[in-house]
Amino acid sequence: MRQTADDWDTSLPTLEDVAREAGVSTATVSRCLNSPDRVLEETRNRVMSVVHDLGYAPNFGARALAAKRTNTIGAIIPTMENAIFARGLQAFQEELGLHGLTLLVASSSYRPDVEEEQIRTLIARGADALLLIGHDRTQGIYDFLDRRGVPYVIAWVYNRSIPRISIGFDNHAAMKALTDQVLNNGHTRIGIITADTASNDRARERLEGFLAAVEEHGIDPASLPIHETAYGIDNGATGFKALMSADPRPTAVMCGNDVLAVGALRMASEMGLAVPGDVSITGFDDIELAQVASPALTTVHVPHRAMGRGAAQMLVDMLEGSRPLESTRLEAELCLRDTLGPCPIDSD
Amino acid sequence: MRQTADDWDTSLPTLEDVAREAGVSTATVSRCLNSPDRVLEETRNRVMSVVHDLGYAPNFGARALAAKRTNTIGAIIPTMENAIFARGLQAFQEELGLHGLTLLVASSSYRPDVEEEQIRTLIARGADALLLIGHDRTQGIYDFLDRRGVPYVIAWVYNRSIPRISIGFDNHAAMKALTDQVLNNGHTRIGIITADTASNDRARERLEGFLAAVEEHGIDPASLPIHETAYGIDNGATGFKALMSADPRPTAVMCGNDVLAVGALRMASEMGLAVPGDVSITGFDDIELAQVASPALTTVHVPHRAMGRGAAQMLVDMLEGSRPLESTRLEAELCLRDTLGPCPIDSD
DNA sequence: TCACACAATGCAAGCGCTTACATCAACATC
DNA sequence: GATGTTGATGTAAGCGCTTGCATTGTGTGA
Repeated sequence: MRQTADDWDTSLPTLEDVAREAGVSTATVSRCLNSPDRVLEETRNRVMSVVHDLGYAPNFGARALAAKRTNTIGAIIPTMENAIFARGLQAFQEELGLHGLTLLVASSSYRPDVEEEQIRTLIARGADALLLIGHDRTQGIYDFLDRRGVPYVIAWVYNRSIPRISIGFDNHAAMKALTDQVLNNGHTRIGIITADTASNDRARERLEGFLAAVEEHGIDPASLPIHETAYGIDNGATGFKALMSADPRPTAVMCGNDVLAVGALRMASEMGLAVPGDVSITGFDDIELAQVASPALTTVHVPHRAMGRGAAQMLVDMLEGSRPLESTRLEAELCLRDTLGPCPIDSD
Repeated sequence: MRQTADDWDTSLPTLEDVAREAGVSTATVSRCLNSPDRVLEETRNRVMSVVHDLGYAPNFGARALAAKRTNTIGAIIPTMENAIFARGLQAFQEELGLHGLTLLVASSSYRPDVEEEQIRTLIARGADALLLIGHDRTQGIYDFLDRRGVPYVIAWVYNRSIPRISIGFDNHAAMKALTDQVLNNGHTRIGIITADTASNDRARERLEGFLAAVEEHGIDPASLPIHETAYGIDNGATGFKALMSADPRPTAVMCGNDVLAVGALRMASEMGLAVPGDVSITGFDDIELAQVASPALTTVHVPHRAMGRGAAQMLVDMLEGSRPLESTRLEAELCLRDTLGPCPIDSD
């Protein structure tokens, strides 16, 4: 078809090749691809068949350069190893695909400096918009984003006091509701193992929800042991052991997420403590681990998929610049399973 | 600095802005960024400081267009929701980052047609190389990749009989080794729950490893029940129930992966069967679930991180075109925990 | 002193695409 | 029949960067 057979495999067909072959201008080919209705059907069919024959595919770089947009959405998540983000991302990607958008993922390993770099990298690579987890980051980054006019949505949190557009649930309220359950079971000596709160507003809000609930119940929050630790099953186990070394020891240990709770559960078993007979344990997130753990973990179910899907829709709307957007609040539901029980009678 | 303050926020600085400000040509700025040693140190310092002042960042599209490469590696995995791929990808990305490469991830939901489309999309978006899982895909795709000269490596499998460059472990051998363990425990009526084998060579090889082992042990493979199902805890549970409805029922159920095994474990508990007292269960992969399950799952530990890291290194080598590459074989190790026990005496 | 090698830098031609604008034909209107 | 309108298509100017080649300036050996 084009040129000799010799260099057939050397270079890829370009718009111009298609145009020449179809006997039209490059502009027409471009229009066939990008706004088909602006081209006569007959012409379009001819062009498209050449496109097909030649196996033509537009060059991404050239397109990005000329059109000043890439149809790429960037997402920076704390880690890929955590099922909660993975699930949300999956839904996010599926929804984006429906709109012809591609997802570019980076993970920050929960490190703010890495996250900042990732954001800049993604923008430099032409991401048209961004999905970010949580509000916690320097003002400098938000300024950067605003200056470049890059739309973004914050996911996994809903906090009415922060004006940025977000989609998520109220971590504070959810943890408070779960804590109320624990309190209603008669527990008063409650320990908590929380994820790092320094640059993680989800963790912080959960902790505050916990504190608010106990205080409302007339318990002095300062009297309760708080163990802060990094993410990981082993850290949950260690944290649990530390909390249980107090005397008198807690009758319930609440955890900032399911992974920590599973670690706690394992340690309880190693220490020969019955759950919930001797001690109650709760988690947060409702990942697969939670229902598989034994006994099945009492936790909070977070709408991961809905958040992912919703975030994608919001971003699409923002890019189309149609309706003015506001934050979306989703519900996180209590998931009462088997690790929460009444406070042991010989409690004191 | 540049232009009036009014449109300061409108357009981003370009190479030309930097060049003008630093009093050099665009070529020199470009060289400062790409091959610093070809520029006088003094000049370079001046240029870099302007780059910094202006907050200049190269435009990805333009760079890709001019340089004909993007420093992007694409990866298509079956699903993000499976911890095994997530972990491997994390390591893969970390290693790529060390070499200034960015990762573009897509997931195919285990669907060959989707995977093919994703591959084309990633290539169209300029991925310089690809990470693929398993060998199973149409020859057409391999031809496409070869024609475009796109380097790729196949991960999660090692199969000496296939010439494509890969990094992984021998699924067949690993499953055979695990099956030998089961056989050594005296089991002869062994059922297996396998993932879909149609377009998944990992699953198929595991199944074949199982069959090879039992046959070698003098058992007719055709006499053993095989249950094939999609991925998911619930499917594992259903499969287990189906297998256990046979009479006489199996004394051991081996599963193609940990997720299925965890489902089986749950169903065993629901059916009031003791594990491994009444029935032994095994998994494959050694994901977190496996050690958290109760009893802890006997499984095969797969070197996820090593595969990810190794795949990245291989791809880097291929892009640099340095050494000629060959496939890498990693070891998968048996992970004997608590769900495999001796065959019950009243077995027959 | 002159020719020459070589290092540092500049010049300018693209890379493949999009899109504002120009062109043209076909038709309707008065 | 002259004029205006409209829709389909072509023309060509970039988008921001890399890089082969040309130019300049410096140090070298004969």
